[in-house]
Amino acid sequence: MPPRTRSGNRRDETARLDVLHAADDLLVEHGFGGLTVEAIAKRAGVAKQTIYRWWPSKVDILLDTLIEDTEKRLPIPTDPPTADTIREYLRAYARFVTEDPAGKVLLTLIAESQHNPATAKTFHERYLGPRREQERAMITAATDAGEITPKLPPDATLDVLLGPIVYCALTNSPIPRTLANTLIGELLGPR
Amino acid sequence: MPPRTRSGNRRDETARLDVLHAADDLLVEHGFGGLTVEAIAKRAGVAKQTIYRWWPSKVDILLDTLIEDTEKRLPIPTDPPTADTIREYLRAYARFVTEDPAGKVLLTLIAESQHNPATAKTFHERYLGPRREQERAMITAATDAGEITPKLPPDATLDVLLGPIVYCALTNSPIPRTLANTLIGELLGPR
Amino acid sequence: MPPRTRSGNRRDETARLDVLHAADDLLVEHGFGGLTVEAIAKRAGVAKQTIYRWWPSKVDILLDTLIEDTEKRLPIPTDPPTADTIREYLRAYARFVTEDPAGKVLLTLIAESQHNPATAKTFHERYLGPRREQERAMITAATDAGEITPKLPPDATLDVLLGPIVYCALTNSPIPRTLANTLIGELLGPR
Amino acid sequence: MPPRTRSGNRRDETARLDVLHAADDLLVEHGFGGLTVEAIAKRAGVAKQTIYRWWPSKVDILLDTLIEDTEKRLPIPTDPPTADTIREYLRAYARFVTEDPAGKVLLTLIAESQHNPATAKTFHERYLGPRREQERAMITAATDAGEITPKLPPDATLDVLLGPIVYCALTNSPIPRTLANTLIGELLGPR
DNA sequence: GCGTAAGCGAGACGGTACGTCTGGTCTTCCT
DNA sequence: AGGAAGACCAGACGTACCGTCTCGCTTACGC
Repeated sequence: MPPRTRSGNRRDETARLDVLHAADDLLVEHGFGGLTVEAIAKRAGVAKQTIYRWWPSKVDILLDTLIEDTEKRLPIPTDPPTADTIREYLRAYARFVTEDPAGKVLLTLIAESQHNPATAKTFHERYLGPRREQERAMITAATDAGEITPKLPPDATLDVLLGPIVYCALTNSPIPRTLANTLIGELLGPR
Repeated sequence: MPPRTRSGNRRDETARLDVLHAADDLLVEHGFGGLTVEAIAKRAGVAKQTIYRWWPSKVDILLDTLIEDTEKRLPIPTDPPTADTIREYLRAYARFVTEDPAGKVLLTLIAESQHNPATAKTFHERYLGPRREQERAMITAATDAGEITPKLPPDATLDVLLGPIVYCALTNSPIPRTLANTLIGELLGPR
Repeated sequence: MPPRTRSGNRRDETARLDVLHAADDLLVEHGFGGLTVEAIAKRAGVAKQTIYRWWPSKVDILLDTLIEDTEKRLPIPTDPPTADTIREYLRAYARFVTEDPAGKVLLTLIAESQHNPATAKTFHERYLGPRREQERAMITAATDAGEITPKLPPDATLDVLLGPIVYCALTNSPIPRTLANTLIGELLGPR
Repeated sequence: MPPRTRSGNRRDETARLDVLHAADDLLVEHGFGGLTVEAIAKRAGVAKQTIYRWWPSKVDILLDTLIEDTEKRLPIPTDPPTADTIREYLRAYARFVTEDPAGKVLLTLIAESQHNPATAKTFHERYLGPRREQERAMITAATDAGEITPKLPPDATLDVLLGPIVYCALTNSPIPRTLANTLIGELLGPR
């Protein structure tokens, strides 16, 4: 790797990206156990101090990558929402969580939140909360437009739609193929 | 604590229980971060070697406590299963996972499974698998008896019923009160 | 290096010696700058924690080696002291300080004492003080026996005899060959 | 401190002096450990970069102050040298080394020379060497004038006269009051 | 009834990673 | 040129646990 150009007294964007990518790569390649600050620093070609200067802990690094990657690879549909766009979102969600490296980051952060209340808090504030807000908007918009008639309030609806997907991903079981269809049919259905 | 009576060349059951309880207590009091073998040994008044002699790692300790506690506090209903017994099971499951210390152990092991494939494997083989078997039996028995007519195959049904509960517990959100009722009504319902 | 035999729950004498020798070697080979706890640990094949368990700091390691090595390689003469035995001691002192690795340790500790009052204190209490006591005994014994008639009180005599040797060693100048003879002749002389 | 007048594109003499004094003060107040380039810069009201621009390292700063201060406060006697002027020089030397802040700098540089060969080299070339030259001239002039008849060659004489003083200062022992007199009497004496 | 075998508390050991700190270099901006 | 500020790499610091090992003891079993 060529020595990166020094940025003087401004934050070095290259270093920031190198760290995010190194964290991502290490997580995928060596699991959370291999994700040490020491290893990230070495892989990114960065001093440990540079990491600690900008991130309180390694989960904050993961959070940053997750936020950026989710926006890119699992966008909330922008079309006027219908049962169909929601179905498509669920399918994308399932793919994200099982196949995308960023999905692995999501599962890791859910996991780490169980071990560490501070992680749980930040994870909520910076990821789960904002994300849920957008998803809720999607549900209520579809409801208001008469596209769907959910059997449960919006948040409960989302828990029921996403919960099984996440649960399957966490327990490493395949996500049943008919799951999205059935849930949408029975829980958002006309009657 | 009085020095426990030495058991000679037989495994010391008291030591075993002390370790399990120490692990449980430490998890509740100081979280997974405070759950170190060193701390368990000190709290249980046991040598580290005694722990390593009987458990490959600290998650195996948790697994042992979880198995014993789940059998005691979240038994599979033995009555001939109906929509009602299943509903009651879901409610008990929700309470277990949000209020019982053993529920915290369950969430912790789900979490740790994300970080460690070996943990994931053992967790499946010794807990999730056997448990799922019994739950599946419950579902198929109810189906065969004509008590319920699930919209999905048995495993998918269980994922849909339990997934949202676990997901809410993991993300620390309240479990919607109408959730069990609605899911049972719409997904196991007569039509 | 073959793995050293573990000593169980007793302090491992081999490890202790390995640390002392590693420190000595590193000082000679790479100077005080290369003498880090990290390097000592690596060279001795010992964990850092083992070093911190037994020595408050790296200068205490040096102090231990110095004490043991001085006793071995620069013993206080045991014969009834005369002008001749004192002369021989001075010569041995000069060799020790210029040629022996342990002499380098001595110079290093004198140096480090300038930088660090705590070092100065320990160095005095554990090395300079006891050593001076024995040397003073040597001088007074010789005086009492009528073998020498010093022009100065015992401690001043020792400062005058040893000071130039140490000073030359510190400033890296050769120790004048006639120095010991002349000093003994003029300052301990008969008249 | 009033902002110093900027000197444009010439080296700022005020800044230079501020650095020297700051280094001196810090050494006396906080010891060598507290003498960091960072601290010097802050105390002198100077940018770190300015220091690194002009001095390779902090010992070079000390060397500069030592040279200037020694010339001022421990001048080589200019009168035709006699036993008396030499005695007076020794007394001044003893005071310098035990009481003068610059004496502390001298001891510090002797110490640092043990840790760092590069320091030792510069220290010799810029301080010890030139100084010794002048002192040697003093001795030989006195000898040639018949004022003294040293028992040892000039350099050895100086080692014997100054060595004990430096040694006492380094080991923090009092310098015996009769030392200078006795040494001069016995070693530079008429017989 | 005594030797053997195993379990036990204790704690030292070689390691890994932690999060903190300092040192010296570099860059930008302003005076 | 020089001040101020601060990011950066490098790597040592002392700490916490890891999992392994040996010690010295105690008990239970079987010859």
